[in-house]
Amino acid sequence: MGSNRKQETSEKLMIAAIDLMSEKGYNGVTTEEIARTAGYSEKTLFRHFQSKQKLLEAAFEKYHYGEEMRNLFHQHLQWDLQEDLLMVCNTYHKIMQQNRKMILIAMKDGEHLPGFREATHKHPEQLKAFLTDYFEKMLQKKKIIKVDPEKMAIAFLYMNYGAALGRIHNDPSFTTVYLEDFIKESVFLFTRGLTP
Amino acid sequence: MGSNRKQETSEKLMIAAIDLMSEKGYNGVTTEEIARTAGYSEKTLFRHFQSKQKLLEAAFEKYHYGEEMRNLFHQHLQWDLQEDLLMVCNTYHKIMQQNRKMILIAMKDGEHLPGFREATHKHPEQLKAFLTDYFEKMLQKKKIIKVDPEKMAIAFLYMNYGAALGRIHNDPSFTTVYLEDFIKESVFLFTRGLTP
DNA sequence: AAAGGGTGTCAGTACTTACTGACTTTTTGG
DNA sequence: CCAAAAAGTCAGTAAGTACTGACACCCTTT
Repeated sequence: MGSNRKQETSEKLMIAAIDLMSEKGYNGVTTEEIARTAGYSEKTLFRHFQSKQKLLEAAFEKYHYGEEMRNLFHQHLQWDLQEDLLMVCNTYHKIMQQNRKMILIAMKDGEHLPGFREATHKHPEQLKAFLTDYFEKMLQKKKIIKVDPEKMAIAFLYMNYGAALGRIHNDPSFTTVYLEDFIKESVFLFTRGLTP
Repeated sequence: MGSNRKQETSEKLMIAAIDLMSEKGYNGVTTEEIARTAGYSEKTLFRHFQSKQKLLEAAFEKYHYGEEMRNLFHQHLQWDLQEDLLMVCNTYHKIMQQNRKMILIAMKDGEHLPGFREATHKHPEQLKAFLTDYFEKMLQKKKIIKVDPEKMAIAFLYMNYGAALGRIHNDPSFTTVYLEDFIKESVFLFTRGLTP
């Protein structure tokens, strides 16, 4: 398999690009530095990807896990507030953790990743719609008190979004408090706040 | 006052630097571009600040509002959960909004702003300690149920942190839902979830 | 009118960096 | 062992960019 080796090189280059760009940003890193980090010469980088921009785009295509967000929607809802919220939390944080370097790049250099700017808006929007719908149905089932479902969805998601970003940025809060404990406590709070 | 004009020029240059760097990052903008945006020649920029780096540092010193976080600690607590949480939210979001461009720069180019990296960890840590302390005292007063005060503080702050970042990034959620409404609803939820 | 502070212009330096071409060397599979 | 594929070397280009120096031009104040 001649193409096996070629692919391996490409992957190493893309991973080096992601690592370095997530730290220093697109403009903060040179093609030379990326290639050396991956263990190759700069020339090889340009032979595989024609430009720095295309390298990033290829890396994004290969190493972003946008689709997995959809899995969440297909998970089985138990219509038990605590259980369902826990499931949403766990799935969400797993995806955020997988994508953390990409998220950093997108925050630093959104302009260079048109696809990502879109994704960072689209996916949370879908998630918000999903949760809003869930709260509405729970309201119909009289399993939660009368609240604005959309605002509750936003509050819940932002809490997890904030926590995920904190973890990505190595917030010292997560050195003493573990994510799982945090999730349990916060879901408990939401459950108690919403249960009739 | 000859120095009045000088100061005015410096301010315009610093503001242009903040505007552009918050969009494109430190390395994404040139000194020429900054000067032109401010309405001056590149030479003037270097006459006022000796280097690009020093320009950013001066801008940071002048236009960051770190001290205001301390005001929060001196505000009068009413020992009424809902009222106090509302006060914390409002103060927090006000500060985050004032600092939004600085926050964007810090996220994109933390390496160029050693002072900010520190601030983005120190201030939230103080805030967390403040809120944890508050919850502990409310617990002693038997005004809230038995929960882990630290985790509650983290949950509350992350919710607001996430919301503040969403607003900074023009999250479409805030085109339909206003911040104030969101704050009210989320504080209501926390209050109901914590009140005995 | 004179002086001085602030700014513009312009040419130029020194350095970096994305990217190329020609050629050689190494690695791999048949 | 041979041929092709992949990687390295090296020299170089073109463009960008932070930053400087010399000089001229306002504008304000006295």
